[in-house]
Formats: sequence, C-alpha cells, structure tokens
Amino acid sequence: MQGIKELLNKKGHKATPARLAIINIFKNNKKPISAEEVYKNLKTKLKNINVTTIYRNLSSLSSEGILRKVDLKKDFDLFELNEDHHHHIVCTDCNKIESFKNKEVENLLNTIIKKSNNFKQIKEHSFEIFGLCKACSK
Amino acid sequence: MQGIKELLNKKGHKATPARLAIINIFKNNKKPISAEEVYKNLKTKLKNINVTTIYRNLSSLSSEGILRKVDLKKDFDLFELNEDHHHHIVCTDCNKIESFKNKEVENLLNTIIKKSNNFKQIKEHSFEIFGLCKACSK
DNA sequence: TTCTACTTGCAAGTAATTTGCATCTATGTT
DNA sequence: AACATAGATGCAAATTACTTGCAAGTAGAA
Ligand SMILES: [Mn+2]
Ligand SMILES: [Mn+2]
Ligand SMILES: [Zn+2]
Ligand SMILES: [Zn+2]
Repeated sequence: MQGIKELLNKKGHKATPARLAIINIFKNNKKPISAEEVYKNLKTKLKNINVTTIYRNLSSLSSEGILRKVDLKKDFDLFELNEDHHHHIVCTDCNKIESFKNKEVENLLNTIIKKSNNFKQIKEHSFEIFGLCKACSK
Repeated sequence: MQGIKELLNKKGHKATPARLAIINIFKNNKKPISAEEVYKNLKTKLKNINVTTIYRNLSSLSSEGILRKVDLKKDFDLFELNEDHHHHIVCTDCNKIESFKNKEVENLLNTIIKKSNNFKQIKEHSFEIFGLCKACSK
C-alpha cells in the first residue's frame, strides 16, 4: 500500500482513509461493482462514511485511470480496477460475470480502423457479451 | 408503411399516429438517437405529443425487437432500428458516429463461448469503439 | 356503431448521481 | 512540531433521465 499513496500524491490527490479503503475494496474484488456496493462494504470499516464520497472518488479515480467504468446494461454504473484490459460475459438472469481476454479482439481494432473513413485513432473500446450462464439456462 | 401496421397489430399493439411517426423517424435516420431527440423531431409533426409517450414507445418497440437500445457511454439511452446487426465507432469530441459490420467479431463469439466455463449460449453482445474522428484529432 | 383493450397526456414519483457549502485534514513548508 | 492551504468530506438540496398512476381518448375487432 506504499505505491498507492505516492501515486495519489503525485497526481495531487490526498491519500485519505476513504480513498485508500475504496482502492482496497477493488484490489480484493475481481468483478465490477457499483457505488452502492462499495458503500455497503465501506460502512463496515469506516463510521460516518457518506455515499457522496464514494461517488466523488469513483469519479476521480476513474479519470486518473486507476479505475474504469464498465457498462453492463444496468441502470447504475459499475467500476473495476483499470489493470490488464479484458472483457466480460454476463448472465442476464443471475448477474454472474466472467471475464476474458482475447488478442483477436484487440487485433481486429486495427483492421476496423483501417477501413474507417472518419477515424484513424482509437482511444478505447468495449466488448461485452450477454447470455445465460449454465446454471440459469436449465 | 403497410407492413408496419400489420406487424404492430399482430403483436397486439395499435398503430397509433405517435407510434407510426416514431418508427418513421428511425427509418429516416441512420444514427442512434435519444428519446429527447425523437421528441424534438416529433413536436414539429404532432401537436400535443408528450415525452412520456416517446419513452413508452421506445421501450415497447425495443422489447418487440423493432428498435434496439445502444450503449455509447452517454448519460441517456440511444435507440436505432433493429435491422442488420452492426457496431459503432464514436467520436468522443463531436459525437460523430460511424457504423460498421465485421464478420470476424461475430465469429469470435463462438471461440470465446467455447472457452468459457460458465456460459454456453449467448443472447447478445456489444462492441463499440471510441476515439477521435479525423476532424477532431487535428 | 359499439365495445374494450390498448394509448396517451399530464402530474407526480423514482433512483442514480451531482453540486453547494461549511467544516475538516493530509501534506508541504517553516 | 506547529502552520498554512489545497484538496476532501458530510449533509442537504438539486439534477436528470426515466417511470408510474390515473382519467380520458382511440384503434381495431365484431
Ligand atoms: Mn472485469
Ligand atoms: Mn447503428
Ligand atoms: Zn446465471
Ligand atoms: Zn469528431
């Protein structure tokens, strides 16, 4: 937890208890979670923590590239650590989330951008799959 | 505009002026648009049209598979006709949207699902690309 | 033409996220 | 170690996209 504090300070942000705890939650969690989920988790550790603080931190941590927002067709935003780029398969019934990496997806981006008339550079992309997990498809 | 009316009736929905006008807007429009955009457009054609009607119709037309919701990282939903499956490249600066089809993306789904431990069937997927268009990247 | 289920307009309600502001605190400086 | 201050936080109020309840209207079947 040493590098994190320096990283934050270097970006002009303070390593507050709330912020460190939030990052910690994501370090110990492999699937995307919502502000509300972070909040519930944090309440057990920090008395007097407010959801607003969660929202503000999820937002700033995301712009700094420490977290990233994941769009999984929910009516609220999900976040996860912004390490090792990957995609998700989501069960639309029970919300099980499996993540996967696939080089070909990434290679395809080049092919696609070459064919494009209006774009020459890509900043990011999303590739998410929705279906029923084995348990739910019975 | 004959087939549409029958299609709607067959699904137990009435071919009301509002509903037909909404479908028409999408027929004459190639990029995903929001409820608010549909509303602005409709106001010039139907006096006394209410946004609620737009929301309700976008929703029902989507569940019927006539429209589909598109997720482009906006804070509102976008919709487009649910014909010929495709994906988008979006300019994060000026919101220009280019659409493309790519067989390989679709083929990849099979490869991915085979490697999955928890999923065997896919219902849908999203693959959206974000970057700067030529005009905006100067 | 009549009947009725589906629609619509309008007002009010939700739910997620944001903002204003007074108070507080982590960190650099003295 | 005490100080100064930019950045954080809690709390309440505001925003915003979207939904819901209800009474009145209308498309389509008979
Ligand atoms: Mn993930
Ligand atoms: Mn499209
Ligand atoms: Zn499942
Ligand atoms: Zn552009």
